[in-house]
Amino acid sequence: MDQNSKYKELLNREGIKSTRHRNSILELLEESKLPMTAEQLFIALKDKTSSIDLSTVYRTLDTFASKNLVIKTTRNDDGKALYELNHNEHKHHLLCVKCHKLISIEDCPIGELKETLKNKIDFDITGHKLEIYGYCHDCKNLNYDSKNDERP
Amino acid sequence: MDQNSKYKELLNREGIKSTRHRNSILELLEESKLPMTAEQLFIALKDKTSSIDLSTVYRTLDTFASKNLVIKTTRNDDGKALYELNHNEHKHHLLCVKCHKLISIEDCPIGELKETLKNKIDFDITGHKLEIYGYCHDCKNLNYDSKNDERP
DNA sequence: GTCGTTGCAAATTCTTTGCACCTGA
DNA sequence: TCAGGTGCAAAGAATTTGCAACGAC
Repeated sequence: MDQNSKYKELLNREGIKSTRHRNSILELLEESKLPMTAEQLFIALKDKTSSIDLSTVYRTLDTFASKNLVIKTTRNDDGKALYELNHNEHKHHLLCVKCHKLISIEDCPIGELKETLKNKIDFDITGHKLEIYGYCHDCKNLNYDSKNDERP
Repeated sequence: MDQNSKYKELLNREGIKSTRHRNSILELLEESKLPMTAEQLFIALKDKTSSIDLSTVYRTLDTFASKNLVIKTTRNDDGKALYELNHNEHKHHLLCVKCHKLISIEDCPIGELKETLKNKIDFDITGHKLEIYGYCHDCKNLNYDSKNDERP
């Protein structure tokens, strides 16, 4: 019960029990820093000591999402849901379409738009999601061989 | 074969036949202006004269997406794919978290960010996806009873 | 001991596919 | 005519659910 204490307080604060699986899932998500699918988590967990059922992974992620501990998203097309830890900092990512590197940025261009929309069409922004695709420093200078690049 | 001619040229240009269903689907997507699920299209088409199979809707949309006539996306959580006509204009949407209305906007705040990122971290933006959540005109003045609202 | 959590299996939902028949060019 | 499009039924993939056993407090 070494690691358990690490997330126990967090979980209790949300009114849910601290369990082996819940702790492991939080730990994995924290390590990964990037959004993961339920299946990725499932596989990573099977490799560890624990043996876990896929439905438990889904249930746990659902619970976490409802408590806002994780954020559920879906990237284009593939149809699989992604889950990432909800650090409450506001952040956007750049995704390199060539090497698939993910880069965090501080910039957020929504601020001005917020005012514009409020005045123009009376819409109150409460949140947003922005993903940016392109070529990172390392890849932009390689030949642009876009044949196998993912389409944003 | 009144309407057929309307999209025939477009379809032929992409090397695919103009058929009753294909024309209807293009027409519906054009009318709707907003992304639709395969099922929404299916229901709308059944109500019309035609009788169509859901698998045909999916196949048609797939074909269109591969020709870049439509764009396939997935909104948060619900897990259903959305399809919208690919006018090559750039557009974003506002999603009201209360009534789930979807509003198109012309504004796009990425322009300036593009330069900033290029200079700051040498990243070449090629595309992006932006979704904005909030309260629309009709809902913002109702009580903010956020209990049952979908969380962005 | 109690109530929430989990495993297991089965159900559901969304989407894809195989194949025979139909249709547009 | 004939390759390509469509309906139907069945398969597949991702996710959810019912229920009995288990585990945290």
